[in-house]
Amino acid sequence: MRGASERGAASRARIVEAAGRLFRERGFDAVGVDAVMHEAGLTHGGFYTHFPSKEALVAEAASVALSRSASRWEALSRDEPREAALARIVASYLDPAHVAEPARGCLLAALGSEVARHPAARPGVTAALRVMLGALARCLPGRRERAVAGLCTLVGAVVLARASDDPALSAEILEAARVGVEAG
Amino acid sequence: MRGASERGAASRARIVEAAGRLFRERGFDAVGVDAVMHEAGLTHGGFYTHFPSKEALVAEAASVALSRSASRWEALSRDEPREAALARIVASYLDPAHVAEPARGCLLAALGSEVARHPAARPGVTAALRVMLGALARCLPGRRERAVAGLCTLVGAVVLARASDDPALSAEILEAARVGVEAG
DNA sequence: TGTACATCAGTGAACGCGCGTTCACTGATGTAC
DNA sequence: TGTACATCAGTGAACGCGCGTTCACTGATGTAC
Repeated sequence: MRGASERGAASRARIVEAAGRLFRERGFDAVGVDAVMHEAGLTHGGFYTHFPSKEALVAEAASVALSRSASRWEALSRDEPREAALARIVASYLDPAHVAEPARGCLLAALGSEVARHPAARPGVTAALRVMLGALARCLPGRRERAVAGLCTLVGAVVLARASDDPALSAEILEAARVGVEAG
Repeated sequence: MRGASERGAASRARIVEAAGRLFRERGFDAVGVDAVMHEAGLTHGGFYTHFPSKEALVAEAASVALSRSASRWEALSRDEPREAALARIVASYLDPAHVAEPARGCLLAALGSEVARHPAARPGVTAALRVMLGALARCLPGRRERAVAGLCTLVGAVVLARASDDPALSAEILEAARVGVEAG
């Protein structure tokens, strides 16, 4: 029976990955179970073999997607000198490539305001958020308050840079945020 | 014929107000034309007398809702001494009451990440965003960069405070953001 | 080694429902004479 | 002043569609003997 369950686990992982990408790209509500399953190479009917509801997928996909970012930050904050780690985190977050590609970027920037409206997603997101704050705080020892404000600045900057339809304003926002976080 | 058009204009305004509230509370996609019209005291069929599509309403409601915030900031930045104006703006934005009531609060915090996915809404939101940045910059003369980073911090803080399901973490985020913006 | 059976991920048709949009109609208001 | 007509915001039934979810079934894989 192990063959089947291994295949099942692999499918489940593909569904969660596909959902993470599509949700960040189009929003939780604009992506149907059908689209997620198709992106995962399956048909929609099989969805309920893996999840009790779409809401359960929203919760898991959000948690997994954000944990991915959190792990990256944690690795950086451990493996590199503090200032270099902070600069790397900030530069990659405020990179125009990140702004342009929400599907592969931070879930807080892509779906931050939607998380509050999906109760099932909040515990997992909160847990990953704590890890990200911990990683940032490790780069700014003794200044956790700065780290917390810094994350707010990063998330807000990408949200606003994406909302603006003027590339010059978006660039100004990203640059101001970079200076603000690094000076802090 | 003026009676009819005046009544029409009043209805239209009520529709835009209702949409602004409902969208901020539940998200653009989760609120139907039906719900907006009912909230405005009308039936759904009449919607297309006022707007060519739901997307047009999304654009106008977003623009109007955010302009409301922008005007308030602008008035504060003009009528009060700089430091007091900044403190008032920051305190009201980071107020737990604002976090608890997205329907009456800043659209950037409530729908920031969704605006990027609604092209029609971006010009109006960008225009109001500029006004808000201008008001903040007036409170921080010669430090526009700080003002821009400050708005990022404010928006990010409310987004994260709403996403977190731990009240203590939400409170920490708001406090850190307050110190970060005012120290800046 | 070969055959019969059990398991279970995945299929695809079907369900009820609410969405955005359309449209023939109503009824209150203003205009013409 | 009174009557017939024109205007147009608003009504409510109807449309096609895609959603989340269910379910009888399939078919590949592993187990029992």
